[in-house]
Amino acid sequence: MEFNLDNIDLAILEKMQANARISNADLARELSMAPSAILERVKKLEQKDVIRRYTTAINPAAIQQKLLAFIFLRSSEGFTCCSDTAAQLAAIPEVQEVHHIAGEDCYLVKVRTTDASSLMSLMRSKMQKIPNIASTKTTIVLETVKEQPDLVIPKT
Amino acid sequence: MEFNLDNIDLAILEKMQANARISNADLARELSMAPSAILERVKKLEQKDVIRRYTTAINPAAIQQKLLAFIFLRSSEGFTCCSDTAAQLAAIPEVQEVHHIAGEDCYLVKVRTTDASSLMSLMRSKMQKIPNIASTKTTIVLETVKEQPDLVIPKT
DNA sequence: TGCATAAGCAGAATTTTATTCTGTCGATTT
DNA sequence: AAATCGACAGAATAAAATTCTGCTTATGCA
Repeated sequence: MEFNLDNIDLAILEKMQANARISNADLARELSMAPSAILERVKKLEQKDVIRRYTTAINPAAIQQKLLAFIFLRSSEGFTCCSDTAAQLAAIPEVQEVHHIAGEDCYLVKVRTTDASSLMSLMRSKMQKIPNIASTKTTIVLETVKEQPDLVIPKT
Repeated sequence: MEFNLDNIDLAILEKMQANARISNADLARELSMAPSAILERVKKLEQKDVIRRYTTAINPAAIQQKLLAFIFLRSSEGFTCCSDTAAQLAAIPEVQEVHHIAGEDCYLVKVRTTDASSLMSLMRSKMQKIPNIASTKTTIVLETVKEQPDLVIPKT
């Protein structure tokens, strides 16, 4: 289950985090190693689930996703046992993140929609229909100052 | 400034969002087009800032980032004009996102640290030293159910 | 301690890609 | 109608990915 990352692994992660499409050859050059050795490591990192996926950050405005909001949900599931409220939220495409947070059955949900009205209709048509949702509190983002999917790579 | 995306562009975005390291040749095959044509489009998407960056999603636990928290900050900048509070927050490596939200000078900040104590010391050492920060309210994430940097690609 | 095994790497060979260039076709402009 | 532009295919070339072989050094184990 565990997996120890050495400095070379960390350097690879750092460079790939900054640019997932860096060529293996470039990686090898920058780290002064053979491409075959780097490839071996990258594949191992993928296999060990250190690397989860490679993704492309798209400008939300370019695809009409101009509104970003965070929604706090309170679920009223008395004894409904661990309902799948979270799973139902996660199934909504516009929902980007679902976090279970401290506090009585609370979720923090990040949503992107075209505009305010589409958020409203989304909430009415999908979110409110999920059982056990007692209350919601929505926070609209006016401006995003920083948005980095980057993690802090420990530099040993 | 504007840029119209046709169905081919959207298909490209969708596939690259799912896997930023897909080869241009594969893309071309899947869309039944010549690699040169696809390459042209991808470069244009990059240039037009539709594609922002290619990034690698790393398992946070693998690099000792086990704690995720959202912090609400209230800035008390009376007439300090638009201070650079946000910029100072953004400069902290552990801070992943900074959003300016509705409400009197409020920010929503997403932070990842090793554990609770490191979050505490981070707040004491860095965040509290930022001028004009009046109050903070921290929400600890117990479990992340969904975490997709994916945007909903409109399917015309 | 000493042998056996496995991990990590370099280097070369081979298969695929990326990239560039040229020319076609159709739509738009003038 | 001629000129121009955009989008694309196809071919040629440069570069990269991938695989394989062995070498070297840890690591394990008897």
